[in-house]
Amino acid sequence: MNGVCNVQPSRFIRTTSPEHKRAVDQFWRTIESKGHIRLGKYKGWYSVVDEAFYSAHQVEPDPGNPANMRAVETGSAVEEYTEDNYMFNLNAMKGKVREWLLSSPTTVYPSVYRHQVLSFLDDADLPDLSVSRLRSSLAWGIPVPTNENHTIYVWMDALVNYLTALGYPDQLTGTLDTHVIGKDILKFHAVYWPAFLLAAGLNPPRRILVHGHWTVAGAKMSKSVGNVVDPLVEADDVGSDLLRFYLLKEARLGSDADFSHKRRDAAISELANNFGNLLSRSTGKRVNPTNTYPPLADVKLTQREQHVADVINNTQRRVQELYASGDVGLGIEEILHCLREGNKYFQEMEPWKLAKLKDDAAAQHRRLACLYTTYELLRVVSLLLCPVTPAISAACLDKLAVAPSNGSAFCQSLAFSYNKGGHALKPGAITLIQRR
RNA sequence: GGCGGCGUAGCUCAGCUGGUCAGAGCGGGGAUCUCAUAAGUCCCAGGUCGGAGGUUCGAGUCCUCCCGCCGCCA
Repeated sequence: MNGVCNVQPSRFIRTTSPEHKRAVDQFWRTIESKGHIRLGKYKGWYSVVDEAFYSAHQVEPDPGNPANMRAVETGSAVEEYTEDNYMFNLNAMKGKVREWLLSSPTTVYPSVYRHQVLSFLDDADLPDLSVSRLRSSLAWGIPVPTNENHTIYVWMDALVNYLTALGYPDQLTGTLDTHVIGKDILKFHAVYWPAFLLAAGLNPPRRILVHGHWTVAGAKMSKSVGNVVDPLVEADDVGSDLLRFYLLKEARLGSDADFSHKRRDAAISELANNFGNLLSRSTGKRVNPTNTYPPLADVKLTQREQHVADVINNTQRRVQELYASGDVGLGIEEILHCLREGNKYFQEMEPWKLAKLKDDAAAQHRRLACLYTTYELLRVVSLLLCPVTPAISAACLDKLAVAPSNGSAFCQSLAFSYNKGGHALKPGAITLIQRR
């Protein structure tokens, strides 16, 4: 999946790796030694028919026989079940977790989820959390370091991943910055995980970024319904760049998005028409016979060019903000707006007409200014789209014959006229994006 | 049952602390340039801003109630 979608994790941790086991082991010892975890009794309900455990509020008295209990969801008979479990005292950490949440308006972003978490913490009494299972019923996890008859419950084990990545329990190589999660695992990340960290004397993450889910025709995807969209098939169909573009453009934090091929293809065509086609029409032989990126020094910029420059600079500033806050879809809308301005400008300048006035020096100056300005716009847009459509961005920059800057120079390179031009474009016509 | 949120042009949605807020994009309809991937550009949506009251000189924008969705919790 990562390979097909062109995603390279800087570090991928398996929970079976020795480093991870060492981290979990130490994490548990720390919390337990500080008195946050104690051996207790887990009380619940078990249905033999459903082969499932239920908590107290998932069961109800059987109307036919009120002495017995049944599962609310399935109506199956359940029996009480108790097991020795290690329990984490969530109540004790409630105040500190709340303090962390309130320390910044974006600890949990967007605010819908922040409110959910805060209201959850408002409950007077939070139940203790069961953080282990008997080894006899759960043999494959990491054992409780201080009691080999117990296994650390999987999600606690899994959360410690984030610390393993920072080298825990050795000197940490950084801080927990942003956890990007789906809304289904909000409570684990925004309540339990910070509680564990604070219990261990560590800092919670700077921010938890929560996204919604994809639906199909308004319905959840599920195997039984058979409406599951396979990202591998999709990537094979339109390519990973355009799949990423569509998904990132349409998804909005705080709400679900609906997947459809119609919308997907519309999004792709929109990008092809406004971005790909702008590159083609501005690098064609008729408007740019010498196939060069005009030198800034030879170009006279008028108010019209200055307006485009302002659009470019505003766009890159806005997009940086929106990417940073996690609102990638809104950032992409800004980029599309910028491209529309570019097409509008190109249309107004009519460089194809100017090109025919070979003996008119003023016309040629205007044509070069138009090309330079359009290329700058395309260059900046390519850079801004790098995280979304890396291959397409690279192809556009390649055609414009400019190399992307790295490090701190990258942000500077997002400004209009950072590139001084005066070099040849890569020869040959280009179809950047195939429209659908 | 408790608490959040949502309900704005066919679709997806912007509209922060009340007075150019009645908008954007897409789709659809019309016109037009011809450089380009038949792409681009321009014009067209008269929508009771879910409903009813209230506060105000003035309310999608604040308050109350109601209707319809959805989320979290119980």
